[in-house]
Amino acid sequence: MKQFTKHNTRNSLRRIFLYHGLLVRLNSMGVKRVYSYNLAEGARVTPEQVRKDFSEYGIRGNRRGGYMTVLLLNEMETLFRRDRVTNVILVGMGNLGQALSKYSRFGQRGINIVATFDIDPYKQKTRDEMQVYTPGRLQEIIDRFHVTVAIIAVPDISAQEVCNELVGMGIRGIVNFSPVLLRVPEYVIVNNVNLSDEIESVIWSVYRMKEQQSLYL
Amino acid sequence: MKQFTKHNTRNSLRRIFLYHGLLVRLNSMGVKRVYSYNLAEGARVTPEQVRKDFSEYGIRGNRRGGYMTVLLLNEMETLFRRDRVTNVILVGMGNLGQALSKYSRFGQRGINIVATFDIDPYKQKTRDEMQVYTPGRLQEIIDRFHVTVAIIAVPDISAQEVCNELVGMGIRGIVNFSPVLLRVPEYVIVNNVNLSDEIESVIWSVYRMKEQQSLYL
DNA sequence: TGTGTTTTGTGAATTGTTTCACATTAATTC
DNA sequence: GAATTAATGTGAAACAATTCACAAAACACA
Repeated sequence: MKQFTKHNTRNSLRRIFLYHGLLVRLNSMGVKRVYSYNLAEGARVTPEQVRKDFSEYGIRGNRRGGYMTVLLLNEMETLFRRDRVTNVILVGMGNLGQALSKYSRFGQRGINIVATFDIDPYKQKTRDEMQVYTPGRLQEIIDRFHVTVAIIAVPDISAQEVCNELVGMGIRGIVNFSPVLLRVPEYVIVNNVNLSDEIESVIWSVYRMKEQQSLYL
Repeated sequence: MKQFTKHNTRNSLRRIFLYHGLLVRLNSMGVKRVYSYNLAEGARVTPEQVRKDFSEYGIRGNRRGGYMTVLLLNEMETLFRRDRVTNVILVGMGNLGQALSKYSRFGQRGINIVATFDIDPYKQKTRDEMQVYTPGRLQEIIDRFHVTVAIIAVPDISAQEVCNELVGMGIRGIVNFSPVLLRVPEYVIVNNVNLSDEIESVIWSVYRMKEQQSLYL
């Protein structure tokens, strides 16, 4: 089995997902061979970057011949286990949680939200398509569906508490939509997504760019 | 006016938002003075990193005295214009768009979604709290509310088209929730948020960690 | 007022990431 | 089948971000 380097994993993984998306589109358009510069163009990076990224994940092409689209796609799908569906649970059925529970793109990516949880019995009742469980049934569902990854979309105040529970029940990976940084054991992986930050950083960059430009008027 | 360096802007800005959040909490807990190591602890970085970040944005403390919580908070809020509310529009009222339009945290951060748009008249009718407009009224709203930042939450297929329209109407910053990389003029800032990627990267990291661990059994 | 202590601010060193440069290989052409 | 061309793969170089190390400043206390 290939040993991966520790370095650069985050950025290159992001880009690899991007390349995969491009590849799917190119393949569906009937493109048989792709070259590093095709993917580079689509992903807005340099061709060297594409090849370095592939190299990091042990993906190899043919000198002069580029990459066979289908083979490359297969290789990536095996690498990222797109053949398998991964069961995920979602805790917190507020606005965001509800939207995520219905988000159709997850299915295409092998992400299957098997159950959702909320302490509020009202939310447990009224949500249409998907069953919303009480937190009391977390352990049962986690065990039954071999769940190792959870999405946390609860209010800040309860995020750490929910996190602790989940980790105690065997969860090893968390996507955290609350703005608090969770404390977890070192064997648990956390990915923080802060929607306010994402928007505010654009707002601020725009303001800043305007200021810069007004200097030259 | 301070000239900012081009480098390191993205990461440090993320961290600065984090520090701000911590600061708000510390302040509300009555903490009068904070030191770089307090913020470092909360943000899971080194104290040097905190000071370097502050230094990059021209924020200065007192040697030995740390930072006065209130003053630091004020300084950051002025810097990031938290005194002002920024009007933002949201295009695409599918599941995610609807969730974003109701997301209460934006208000606390000076992000005001003034209007939402969708081509689907059904969505225009049924959405309760917020008026959903036809794209035909984009220009009018953008002008009326001096909007420069937009959130795109439309299906992939129409993302680029919507983007082009928005840019033509004066939008200078875009938060893009679709998985396509948008082509924009160099004066437009785009921030891509791909929820599937965020979840899949955790799934994959968990798989990988498990494999690593099983090597030592 | 002086001495010791604590914390900031920042050049220098280190570490990490991307780009460059080019040897290597495979396809194509003559 | 030799020569030419066009791609990959990857060390080396350049660039960027983080951490180290320590001087400078400010407070505490005698």
